[in-house]
Amino acid sequence: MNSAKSEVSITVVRRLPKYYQYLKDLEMREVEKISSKQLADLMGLTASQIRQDLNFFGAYGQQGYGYRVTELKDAIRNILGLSRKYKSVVVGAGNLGRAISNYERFGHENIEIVAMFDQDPNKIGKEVGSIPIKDIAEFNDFVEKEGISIAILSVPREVGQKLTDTIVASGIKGILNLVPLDLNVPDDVKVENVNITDSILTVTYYLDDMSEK
Amino acid sequence: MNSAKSEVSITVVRRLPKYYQYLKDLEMREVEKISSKQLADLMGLTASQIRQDLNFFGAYGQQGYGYRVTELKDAIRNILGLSRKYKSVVVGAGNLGRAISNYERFGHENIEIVAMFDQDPNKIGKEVGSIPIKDIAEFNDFVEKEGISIAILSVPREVGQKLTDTIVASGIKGILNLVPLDLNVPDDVKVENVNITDSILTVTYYLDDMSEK
DNA sequence: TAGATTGTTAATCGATTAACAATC
DNA sequence: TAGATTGTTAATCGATTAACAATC
Repeated sequence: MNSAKSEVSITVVRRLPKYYQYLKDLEMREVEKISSKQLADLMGLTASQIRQDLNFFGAYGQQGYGYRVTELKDAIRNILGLSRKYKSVVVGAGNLGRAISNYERFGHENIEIVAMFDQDPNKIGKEVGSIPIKDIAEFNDFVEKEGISIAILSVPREVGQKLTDTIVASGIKGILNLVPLDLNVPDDVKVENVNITDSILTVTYYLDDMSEK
Repeated sequence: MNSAKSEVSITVVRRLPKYYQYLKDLEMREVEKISSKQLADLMGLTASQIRQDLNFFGAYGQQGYGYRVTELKDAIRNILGLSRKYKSVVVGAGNLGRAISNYERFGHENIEIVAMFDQDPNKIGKEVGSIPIKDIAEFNDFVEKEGISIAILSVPREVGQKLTDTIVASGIKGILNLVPLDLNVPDDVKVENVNITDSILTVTYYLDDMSEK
């Protein structure tokens, strides 16, 4: 775990949460060891690929034996940065923002949503679950005071870039973007896009293809 | 547009909705022509890549001129299968399912959400916007009668596979999966995963990396 | 020890980029 | 026509798969 991490390709990084999830499931089912072959079959990958992926970060297995599930899970947990806490806020208290707020911690004890922000006076002051909806005008102060490190963006497309600028100005370096829009941010800000609109079009693409055969 | 479509790599297919979105935006701004270079700069790709991508499907440009925005947009619209209608249902009327239902058509006039399904008697019979929540027990009949082609899955992780089996049994061939779980489906069913939980972990990965430098 | 499986290097495959002739 | 830009082939780069020596 050093800054060489940034040299690991995004392709590999995107597989890490999957490994983590499968290993958590295995641990819950009290599986103690697993070979790269077994894990590959489970996940739909190849054993080679798994061994290559893991070796970007270090050697976590034991020759002739395989991988200890809990040990490997904990290692990947650390690689994913989950050994420290992340306070996050949801920007945009619409339907999707409120749904995400109910996710609560995304199943990860170290990720916490502490507030939502909106500009609608009818929403400001209310709560979703136990998460308060605050005035976007107070965004900067709140981020600084609370040490927020992640913003989850769920506003209408039309104001997506504007609110992104607000988020960037606050010093936040990580954005989970749920708006179907590519955001402009400086190089030191990481944006991860979740584009439901794009995703449904890959479904229609394949459905249409099938109907033509 | 023939069954050779299925030979186009998933990497290219995933870029098609992006092209479509950018071309729609350009058309709205009344831009009439665009070169692969201009579009590449706009989208953060290379001109070569765009020309390669498009040539999987045909030659839509004009040498020495570029691409006519509306013409290319319409071509990609057809490639994405958006020239026919898709009726879809949301399975799971929780917060996320209700948020998606409010998306309405995903901005595409040919995609329609016609119903939601749940097993909670407190939800069945109610409406979200103008979309009725129906009893999951009626799923099969409804799908057949209404000619549903897409299911949007947003149920708790624990029952994700069970409901997937219900969906597959109904004959639906396209699933947009919002559950953080890999689904088992037959080869002829297309699943597109939107995994918000995995996505936030790629954010923590990069944030943690930055804090170590 | 023998068998199993990793860690790692080498080979292959696929995707991106570069180059340029065709042509509008 | 001359300039521009595509369509397409060839070169490069990166990711996946195969192979196998190391070793538990």
